[in-house]
Parts: sequence; C-alpha cells; structure tokens
Amino acid sequence: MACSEQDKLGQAFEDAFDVLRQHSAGNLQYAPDYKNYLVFINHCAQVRGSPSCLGVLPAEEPACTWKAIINNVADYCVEANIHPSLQNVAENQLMQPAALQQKVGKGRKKLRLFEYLLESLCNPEMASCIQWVDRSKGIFQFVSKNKERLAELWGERKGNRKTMTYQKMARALRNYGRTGEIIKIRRKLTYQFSEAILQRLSPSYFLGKEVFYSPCVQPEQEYLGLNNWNASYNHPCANYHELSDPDC
DNA sequence: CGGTCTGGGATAAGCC
DNA sequence: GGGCTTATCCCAGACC
Repeated sequence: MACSEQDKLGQAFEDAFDVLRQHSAGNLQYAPDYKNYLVFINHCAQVRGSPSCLGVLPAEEPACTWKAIINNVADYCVEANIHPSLQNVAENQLMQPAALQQKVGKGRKKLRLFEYLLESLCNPEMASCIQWVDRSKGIFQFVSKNKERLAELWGERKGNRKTMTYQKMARALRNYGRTGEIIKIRRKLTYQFSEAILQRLSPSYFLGKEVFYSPCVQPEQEYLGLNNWNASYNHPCANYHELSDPDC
C-alpha cells in the first residue's frame, strides 16, 4: 500500500474517531494512531474485502462513506469491548442492535470476572459500586454500600439463575490470587491487579500519542499522558479483551 | 455481640 | 470421559 494511500486511510480513521469522540461527548478512550488504524483497517470489511476500496478510500465512494467508516470504527470498538457508551453511540447513531448482540454474544471468549471489573471501573455509572484507589498500581476498591449491586450485575451478566453476592464474587477474586492476576490488599474491600496484568495491559503500540480520552475523568483529574498509562483505566478498557491471549 | 469481611476447602460448570 | 480452568457454594474465623 502506498504511503499516500495509507495517509488517506489514516486520515479517514482519525476523522472517524473525531466524529465518534464528538458523539460520545469525550468518552472515547482511544487515541488514534497509525498502528491502531492498521488494526482498524484490518478489521474493516469494506476496505479489506472490496477491491474498489482496497488501498484507497475516496470520499465519494459509497462503500467507504463516513457512515461506513464510523460504523466500522464503532464495530471495531465493540469487538474490542470498549466502554458501553461507545456501543450506545454506535447503536443510536448507526449500528443495528442485533449486530451488536451478535458480536457480543457469538464467537467470543467467555467474559471473566476481572474483565467485568475492568469494564465496571471504566464505566462512570458503576462508580458508586467500584472505584480506583491507585490506578498507577492497579488498586481498586468496592464501595461497601453498593458492592452487592455490582455482584448482582455480574451474576446477571453471566446469566446466573441464582443471585450473585459480593461474598461469592470475592471468593472468585481470591482465586485470582493463585494465578496472580488479582491480589488482595490488606485493606477493606480492596484488591490489586498484578503487575503482570498491568504490563500486559500496557499499550506499547500507542507510543507517540500523549493524549487520549477518559470516560470517567474526575473533576480534579486531567487527561493522562503516556507516563501514566499504566495508571490509567483507559487501556484496560481498550485492551482487556486481549488479556487471555498472551500473544497479544 | 452482631454484622461485615476474609480465607479456604469442596464442588459444579464449561471447555478442550 | 478425563483433565484443566474458572466460578460458585458454604463454612469458619477475624475484625470492627
């Protein structure tokens, strides 16, 4: 693929993300860069599959309209299991819910508890249930008042018949202690993602971008730079689907 | 003393 | 069907 063609696609990718950012009110937590765009391009069926689009992305090409691009960015984001707000954006704006359901439900590895916790940590709506204590160390804490609610939602997500409780959920968390994925902190309701997990979450391929977007930035918080990348709950959101695959 | 939290053995469930 | 991984159930003890 020629450089100019890459540039076109890269620009299309970045612009599409800009649109998504606007629609998600700054909740998009992806910094577009070239490698990301390559992943996107690889994912993009139109670009990958259509000879007319292969390598070139003319704005007037119907199969490669902004709508198609944004759809595919959203599609990619959903497959990457990015923040639910993105799904809402895509659903509201462009995507068919049925397609979303299919992507979430079919051909995917079973959701694991720590993945769900990461997802919750990235979800502002769950801030009343679970919060970061020290993102740089991967330490998080359940909110005593609403921890049962989080457990219930976990149970619902798993499709359990019986109600999930915090006690049972915490037991599963302690099992992660054996594998080292999550360890218990000697502090009430507090756990920590292991360094190995944090490193596996580290988006080395994002090198070169300083700013990205946080879904639940607190008033006193600012956007995070790369130095704080491991401190961020953004990259777990964007990448946790890859955790179970050491090759990723 | 009671409620909450933590720890761990046993076992079920799902996947390969 | 067996082995492995992960999740769940249940009980006991520590702590506040």
